[in-house]
Order: sequence, then structure tokens, then C-alpha cells
Amino acid sequence: MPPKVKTEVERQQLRTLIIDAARELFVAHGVEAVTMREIAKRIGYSATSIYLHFADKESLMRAICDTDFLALATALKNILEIPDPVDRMHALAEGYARFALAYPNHYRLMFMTPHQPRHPEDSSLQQNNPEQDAYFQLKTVVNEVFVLGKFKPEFTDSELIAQTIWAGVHGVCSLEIVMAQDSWVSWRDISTRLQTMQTVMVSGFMREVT
Amino acid sequence: MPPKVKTEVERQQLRTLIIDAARELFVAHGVEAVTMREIAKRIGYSATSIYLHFADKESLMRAICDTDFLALATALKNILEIPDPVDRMHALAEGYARFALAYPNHYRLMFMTPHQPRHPEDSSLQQNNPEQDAYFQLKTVVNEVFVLGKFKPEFTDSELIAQTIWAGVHGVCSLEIVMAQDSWVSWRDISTRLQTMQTVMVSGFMREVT
DNA sequence: GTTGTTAAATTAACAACGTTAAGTTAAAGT
DNA sequence: ACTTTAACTTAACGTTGTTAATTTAACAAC
Repeated sequence: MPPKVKTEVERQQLRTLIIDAARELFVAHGVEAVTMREIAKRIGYSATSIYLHFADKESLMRAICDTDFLALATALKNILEIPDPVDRMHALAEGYARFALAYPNHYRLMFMTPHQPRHPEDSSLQQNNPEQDAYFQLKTVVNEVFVLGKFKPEFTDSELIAQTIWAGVHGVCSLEIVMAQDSWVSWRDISTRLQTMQTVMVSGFMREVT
Repeated sequence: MPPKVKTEVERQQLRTLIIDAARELFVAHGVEAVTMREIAKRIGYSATSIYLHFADKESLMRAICDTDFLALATALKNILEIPDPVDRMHALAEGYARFALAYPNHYRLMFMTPHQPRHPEDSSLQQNNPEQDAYFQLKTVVNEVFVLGKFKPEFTDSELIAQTIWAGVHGVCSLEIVMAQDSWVSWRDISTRLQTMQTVMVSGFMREVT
């Protein structure tokens, strides 16, 4: 029973219905549970219908990624209200880590899984829009701190600083996600590790407070 | 034609033959090329023969992991000869990163992919053996530096320091492996990022050189 | 109001995958 | 010589992503 002539907004609704169903399976049972047939069953469609909206499973995953990137930027949005740039930088790193550890399956898809290189034009997100681009948020606040002259003089590239801070927090979070259960390493508490990383980054990059 | 009665050493040889074939496929064509049938074709056996040596694909992957952990520890072994502990710590981090970026597929399997929690008894590696346990290598050298009193006094847990250094280097390497192609971020040179991470770690953890 | 046309959805089917069951072969033990 | 058994293969099952073919229903034109 195909009631046809769907308006564009209806098509978009079905599209996000598919994405949401896939995300639910994802967060509930991990990536291996996301099969096209299972997604379709969730929304009461047949598996092949998904292909009317997504070229293949990979591009469906990329679409999920996009909504998650937006979710991350949105989760960090209020942090931008913090007036002091240094405080803001700290809060941003902490908020990022909170997101990573609260949604490990999404984080894995976003930052720990290789994808086909994504062209910025087919992404639904606007690069350099602080409401949608979490990397831009970080880059911006780090640059503000940079302009205030708070970093040691040997660091002259604020984007390099941002990328290093990102890598530090990402390293702690991704190791936690993958290896928390591993008994080979007697892991220290995750919040301790996160705080240590932040402390090291701060005292490594910034001038001494005088 | 099954010429039977294989001695134990012959069985082991076939086992490592399977592992090596799987690793080759892995490094050459990525994870998606590792199918049981493809591995079998490589070594001139039928796919089901693999199941005489490995319970399933997951445990074959774990076996590959084990040989790669050994390979990593072996690659870092000569670094332990460096007399000065601080130099050794630097070289260890750099050697680790070199391994990660030289064998990204293996690195992904080892440190970026969740596995069933592995019991130390079914692993073929000896924990705390510096020839086989790269984490022990790092832990040891960091502790040596710690005992020398080179770290800032607020850091009192040398294993926490080791885990943070690991996370920092891992963060740079894993982001590189997954996102190097991504045009969203205008990445700085990978060796620059690595060196920056090392610099930050050093000046963050260690006392000022006086 | 019948006739095309087309969008939306479905069912059927394919090839490939991991894995299991059943069967085959050749050497070793008695 | 006969049985047992390890080593291996072929057949087959269920599931996966995906494509082809088919059906259904709404609209447009005459």
C-alpha cells in the first residue's frame, strides 16, 4: 500500500525516522546490531525502502554521524556563554569528554571509525558555524586564549594547540572506550586520568600564572 | 588428501601460517578483506580447516592481536638500551608512534577496536616481561624517571603518568589514522603534532630544568 | 471515467559471509 | 586385515548488504 506523492517534508521525515531507528539500535546493541532489516522492522518498512533514501549502509552511517556531530556541538553550546576564555576552554574539553563517555557507540562511529572521505558539500552541517561545528568551537576559544598571550611564547600556531588538546582528550576517552575492560592494564580512575590530562595540557601550553 | 598424524610443532606451524596469511590480507587490503575463505585460499586450504585451529573469527583476530603486541614490544626493545631514562622515555613514545603509523591496520585492531575482554591466561604473552609487554616498558621507564625526582611534586602516581603519556600519543596517532583524509580539519603535519604532544607532556609533567 | 504515467513500496532473488554438519581419505594401532 | 581416528573437504544453513522485478495507488490528460 504505497500512498504516493509525498511532499518533500514528508520525505525528510521518513529519512530522519530511519536515522533515529538506526541510532537507537546503535546505542542499544552496538554497531554490529545495525542491520538494514532490523532498522526497517523498527519503523514498519521493508529493508529495501531504506535504499530509496540512502545509497548504501555506509552513507546511512555517515548521516547518523552528521546528526551526532550536530548533537555534540549542541551539547557544548551553552559552554560558549562562559565569559573567561580559559575557563571556557577547560569546560569545553570536559564537556567533550562527557559526551564521548556518555555515548561511546556514537563516539566510536564519529571519531574512531574510518569513513570514506566526506565532501563538505554533501554534509548537512555548516563548517565554522559555532552552533554546528564543535571543532570550530574549540579552535575559536583556543585562539582567544592565544590572543590574550596566555600561551608560552614558543607556541605560535593556535590551531596546532587546539589539535593537540583535542588529541589529548580524545586519547583518554578512546582508550577508555576500547580498553576499560582490559585487565592487562590496571587503569586509574577515568575522571582522574581526564583531569591529569587537562592539568598537563594547561601547564604544558600556558605560561606560569604570576 | 589428508596426510595425518601431525606432530604438535606441525600444528603450530599451520596455526602461524593461518595467522600470517590473515595479517597479510589485513595489512594489504584492510579489515574488510579478511574473510575466512580468502585466508584459506592464500594458504591452499579450505575455509573450514581454519576452524580446526581457531574457534571463530574473533579468536583468530585475537591471535593476530597477540602477535602484533609482541611485534610492538620487539620493535621497541632496542630502545631500552638507551642509558638516560628521560631520553629513553622520549624514544619509547616516538617508537610507539612510528609503529602505529607504519601499521595503521594493525594498530586499529590492537587499540581502536573493542574486543571481548581477554583473559591473561589464554594469551600467549607474558605480562610484565619487557620483551613482550610494551606497556610494561613504558611503565618501567616512567617509574625510573619518577624515582629520579624529575617530575613535578604534585604528581605522585607514576603509573597515572604513564597512562596519560600513552593516551596523549595514542590520541595523536589514532586521530591521524582515522581522520587524516578528513577535509573538515586543516590538519597540521603529523610529525609536528606528535612533537608538540611530546613537548607538552614533558613540560607539563616534569620539573623545569634548572 | 478511463488511460497512462510515475512515485512509493514490496517481494524475490543474488552473491558473499561466518559457521556447522556430514562425509572422505590416509595413516597408525592392534 | 580391520578398526579407529586425525586431517581435511564438500555441502549446506542462516544472515547479511544490495539489486531487479513487481505491485499499488495517486495524480494528469483527454
